[in-house]
Parts: sequence; structure tokens; C-alpha cells
Amino acid sequence: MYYWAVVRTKDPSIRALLIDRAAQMLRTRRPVTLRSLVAGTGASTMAVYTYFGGMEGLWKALRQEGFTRLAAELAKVPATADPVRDLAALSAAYLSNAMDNPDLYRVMFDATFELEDSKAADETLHCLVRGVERAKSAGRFRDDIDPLELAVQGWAIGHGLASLVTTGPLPRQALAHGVPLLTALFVSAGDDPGRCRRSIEQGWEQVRL
Amino acid sequence: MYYWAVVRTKDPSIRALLIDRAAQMLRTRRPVTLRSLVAGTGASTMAVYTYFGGMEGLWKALRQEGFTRLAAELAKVPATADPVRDLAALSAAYLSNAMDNPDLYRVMFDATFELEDSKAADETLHCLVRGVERAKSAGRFRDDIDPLELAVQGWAIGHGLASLVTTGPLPRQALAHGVPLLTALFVSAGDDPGRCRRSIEQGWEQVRL
DNA sequence: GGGAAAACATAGCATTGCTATGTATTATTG
DNA sequence: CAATAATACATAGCAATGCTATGTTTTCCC
Repeated sequence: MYYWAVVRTKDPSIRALLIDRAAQMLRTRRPVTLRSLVAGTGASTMAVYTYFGGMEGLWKALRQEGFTRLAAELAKVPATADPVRDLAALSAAYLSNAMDNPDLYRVMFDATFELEDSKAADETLHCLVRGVERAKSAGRFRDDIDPLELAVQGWAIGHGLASLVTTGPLPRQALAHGVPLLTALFVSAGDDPGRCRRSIEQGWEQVRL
Repeated sequence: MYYWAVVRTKDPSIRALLIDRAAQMLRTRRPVTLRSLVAGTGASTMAVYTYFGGMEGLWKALRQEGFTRLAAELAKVPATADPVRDLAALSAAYLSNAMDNPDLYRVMFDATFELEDSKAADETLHCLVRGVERAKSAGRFRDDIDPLELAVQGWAIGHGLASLVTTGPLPRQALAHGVPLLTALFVSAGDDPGRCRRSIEQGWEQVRL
């Protein structure tokens, strides 16, 4: 009787537990299926429906979890006196996160985006936008640069590399192409070539790839 | 008796038929399942196993088909007197192909690459490498530029844009970011900024996006 | 023609996501 | 505090999935 009362006490954290378990199963490359997900948790298959409304809801929650973790990683990158260096560190952190959780990264982009997904991704993009604005304020970029546009272009570079490496066509060391790519982009935005190169190489080393 | 003989005559093109049908089902966003694929073709479910060895083999064949079609589209881009303009036209054709068959494009990159997939993708990449070599020969890029590296960097840009647009986070008009991105990349490779910009804008217009 | 090999159809299996139904637990009243 | 409404949960079962086993037909090769 007693232990039943304990076990059966409503536990809203079971939602987070299932998400974590799914993320871990993705990391260990085990197929995430309805029954295999709830097996071992004590919960029944219905838990997925009460908490997520079905498997599709679970994937959506997993996508948001992926963006949340990504945003947390990006938030760890400190703002130094060199905003271009910080932008490179942000990009490196983006790639590092994708390399640490390649399957979760794939899930984040495999289904067509919905409103909720876009909101989760917005925080990631906004992080880059703020970095570009800081670089503008520091006089590294031209005044006519649109921070959002430059951030999107940087995102395209980062996602292109991350996607091509995690899916296999490019080897992991191809991530190093990020340095010349970002340098080219930021120089085109007005930064001094030599100074830009040094900043980016410094920022790149901030993150273990 | 007679019509049976006609119908049952071994037809090796049934393999291509199934691939085409699967590609069309992807385009019309109908779920490609074993039974729905063979329904209407007169073939039974076993055809998928005799020709592809299972559904996974079908997906692999579809990936190769996707790269083959992509290579055919890229081959249509003519080589003019302006190799930088041709490189932009190649990139635009790459994006155009992805926009025309977004689901096929996603299938091409959703599973981890195997040897056969890499061989199919090689032709695509080699197309860009040749373009870079022509630009070097024309004196547009510096002598120390590695054609393969620059081609890979261009591929990362193209795939990043194509992937972010087909999966939803970026709207279709974001493809226009390809112009400044390629300009930045090729200027960093040594091309004259003004001339590069003009070449790329011209090449970009060669393809309907 | 006749035998070997490949292609094919049928039927059935285990597993998938999901729903219907009934039961237990929680919360919300009077 | 008890009675009722609402929610969470377990069980069982359904249609559909990919796949395999088995037997039959067709094609190839001598």
C-alpha cells in the first residue's frame, strides 16, 4: 500500500525523464520506439500520449530540447573585448554542440518546422544577431550591415558544415573550413583582413572540436 | 494465356519504375511504404526485395537517383568565358534542384553516408572543383588556392541554405543570401570585389529560383 | 526440350503507433 | 470532510508496417 502510494504519486517530471531517455537513446543510436522508450521507466505506453499526445509530440519536444541545450551552450560563450572573436567562438560552440549530439542535431532539422520549433530556434539566431551588433558597435563591421542578415549567413555556414559532417559526406576535420568561411564573411562585412583572421582563429580555439 | 505471357515477361525496367514512383510519391508528400509503393504497379511486395533487397536498399537507390538528377542539372550549366559567373550559376542550379525536389533532397542527406552514396556525391563535388580550377586558370583566384577546399566551402554554403530552406527555418527568399556569401568567399580567394559581384549576380540570374 | 536459377505471388510473423475501455488517483466542489 | 468531476494510468486490441518462409511460375542455358 505505502510504496504504491509513493510510486503512483503524480510526478510531472516524468515528462522530462522521457525526454532525457529519448535523447540518451538517440545518443547511443538505439531506435526510439514507443514501447522501448517507456520500458524500464515503470510507465506505460499511455504516458507518451498523456504528456506528448503521441510520438510526433515527443519528436517536437525533442527538437525544442535540442534547441534549448544549444542555446545553453551558446550562452556559456563569454563576451570579451573582441566581438569578432566572440562570433567565432559562438560558431565553434554551435559546431561543438552538433558534434556532441549528432543524432539530436539531425532530429532538430529533419521534420518541417512548425511555429513552436521556430520560436525555439529564434533564441539561437538571436544570439548571433547580438554578436553582430556588438561587432558593429565596436566599428569592426560597416554601418550599412544588417545584423540579422549577417547572422543568417553565419548560420547557413555553420549549419552547412554541421549537417555535412554529421550525415557523413564530409569528415570531421572539415569543420576547420569554418575559419576561412567566417573570415571571408566578416571581411566582406568590413573587418580588416589580418585582424579578422587573428580574431577568428582565437575564437575558434575557445571550443574543443 | 497470351496476355499473361505479355504481362509476366521479365521487365528489368521495373526497378527504374519503382524508383520513379517512389520519387513521385516523395514529391506529392505521400508516405512511401512497401505496400503503397507496389500498389498499382502490378508487382507484389517481393519486387522491392528482389530489386533492392529491402526498403533500406530502396532508400539507398533513391539517394543515388537524387545525386544523379542533381549531376544532370549541374551538367546543363554551360561553361562561358567568365568562370566565376559559371560557379554562381552552378550554385544556383544546385539550389534550384533542391527547391524542385525538396523531399528527395532531404532523403539524400538524412541517412549516414555509405561508400556508394559518397561515390554518387563525388560527381557533384567534382563539378564544383572543375569550376574553381577554371577560375584559377583565368587568373581570378590566387595560385595558392586549393580547388577542392574552395569547392567544399562552396558546397557547405549551398547545402546550408538548401537545408535550412527545405526544412523550414528560413523562407525561400533566404536563398538570395547565396549572392553575398559566394561573393565573400570568392573575393577571399583573390577575385576583384566589384568584378566578382557582377559575375555572381549574372550567374545567379541564369537559374530560376 | 529439360533442368537450374531467378523472379514472383501468397500468406503469415513480429513490431510499430495508436485507440478504446476500464480503473485508479487527484482536484474540486458543497 | 465526503462526494463528484476530472485527470492519469494500465490493459488489451486494432490496422499498418517491414520482412521472411514457402510454393509456384517464368526465364535462362545447354
